Amino acid sequence: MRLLVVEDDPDLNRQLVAALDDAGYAVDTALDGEEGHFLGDTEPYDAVILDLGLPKMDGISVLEQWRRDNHKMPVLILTARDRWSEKVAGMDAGADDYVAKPFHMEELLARIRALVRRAAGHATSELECGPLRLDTKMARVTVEGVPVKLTSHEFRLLAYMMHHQGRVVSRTELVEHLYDQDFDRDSNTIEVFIGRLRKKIPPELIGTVRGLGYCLSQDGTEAAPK
Amino acid sequence: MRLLVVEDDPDLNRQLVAALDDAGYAVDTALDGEEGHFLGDTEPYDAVILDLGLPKMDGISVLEQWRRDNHKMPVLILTARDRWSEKVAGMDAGADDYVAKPFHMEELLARIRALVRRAAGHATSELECGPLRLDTKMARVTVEGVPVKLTSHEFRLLAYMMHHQGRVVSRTELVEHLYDQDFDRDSNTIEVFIGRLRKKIPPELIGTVRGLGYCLSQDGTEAAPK
DNA sequence: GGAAAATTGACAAAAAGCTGACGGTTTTGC
DNA sequence: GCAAAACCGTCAGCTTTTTGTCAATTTTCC
Repeated sequence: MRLLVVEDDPDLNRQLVAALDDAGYAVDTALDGEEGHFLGDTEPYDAVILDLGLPKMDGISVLEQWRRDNHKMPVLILTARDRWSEKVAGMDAGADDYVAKPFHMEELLARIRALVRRAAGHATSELECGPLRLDTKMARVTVEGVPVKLTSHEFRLLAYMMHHQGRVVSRTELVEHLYDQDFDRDSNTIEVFIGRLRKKIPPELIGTVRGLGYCLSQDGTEAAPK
Repeated sequence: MRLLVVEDDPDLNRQLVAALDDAGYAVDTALDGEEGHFLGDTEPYDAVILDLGLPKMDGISVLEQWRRDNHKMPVLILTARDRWSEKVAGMDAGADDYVAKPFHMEELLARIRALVRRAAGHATSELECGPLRLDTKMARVTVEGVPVKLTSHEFRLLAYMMHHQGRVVSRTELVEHLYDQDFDRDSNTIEVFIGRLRKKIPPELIGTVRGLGYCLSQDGTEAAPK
């Protein structure tokens, strides 16, 4: 799970990142509205924690902008306890939940869990592609009914490809979804993992589209025009 | 098994918590409707005991809200003996069972057991997995008919795994279900208990799914490579 | 044929899991 | 009421598995 924290107070920011990190999330962070907006606009997060009072661009605008651009990730806003109207404005702008400052970290974590869980609830848990079946919920993959053993990265990679089967998925896109921000962008890790995957499932399912990326599809049918 | 008790009468609340605790459940508790609703919304409980007359937000509303948010945990409501209509409203709102006050603690415990069992999709109080049998009611475990002595934590851990056999159960999930809210999330207690369990029952029953958790299944068939 | 892109096997570092031991508590037995 | 036994959570060291990098090799496209 990958989260974004947009909070200008350095202390609080650090605290949040530390706590979420401990809780096992991959966390990116921004210190002002512009940067926050940019990240939320470009990176795929599973949830965002957004302070409302921010330099450069206030939280409400950031959120409105995201929603206008059709980003649907769950957003939890942080407001001062006495700013009732802000809270309302935030919810109107498309926030999914709010927490008033100051708050207990425990409560925030619980709400994040709920948010992520609720959002995940929409996704169906079984993906299929030819002889391949993948159950996201049970973390299980079978080929022709026989279970295949994958490591957790392999699993995540395959899950992502199955979510987007039939279209070409770029290496960059994969890196962005599998790792957090600062990951050595030019390494061949993805190639290596694709290779490992092809050893475990029928290799012809994963087509290579030279110069662009990979494409998962039933038959080796290279879906790829260009 | 982790339960939530929402009851505003402090005495009764305490009594309930004590009894359930003795019975081996991990119990969280709330004294009003709002708090109760929040906890039920955010934490994963195996069952909830919900009084209907509550301050801040009445029980029926709490329950309706949960069901609207698609929470499916079994809920047992407590009603006054003479409030027939409340009881009906409660069942309509999505309760799974009810107990009229005043009640015998024994009865409540039995109903909770039934509820938890039913929710897990098992008809009897006996769970089975290969040579393993576990009687939730008698708190007894046997392997090939010979009784095995487990400590209470070991028993609860095994019971949970048996309720969910065949699928991967994460360490987090185990912690959340076996302990109550404030428990050090990153400790290796679960690993230690798994280890202790494996010394008392055939070790191959409990498979490790690296990066994800553990999986209980009949044959060593790792059901699930991730 | 040659350059760029992709694949592969090997390897070392890091992560995840396992285990024995220990101290602090609680429970049990007498 | 006391001593012994059982239990629980933590820790540190160790083992196993996974992951990322690198370099060598193969494929693809002009």
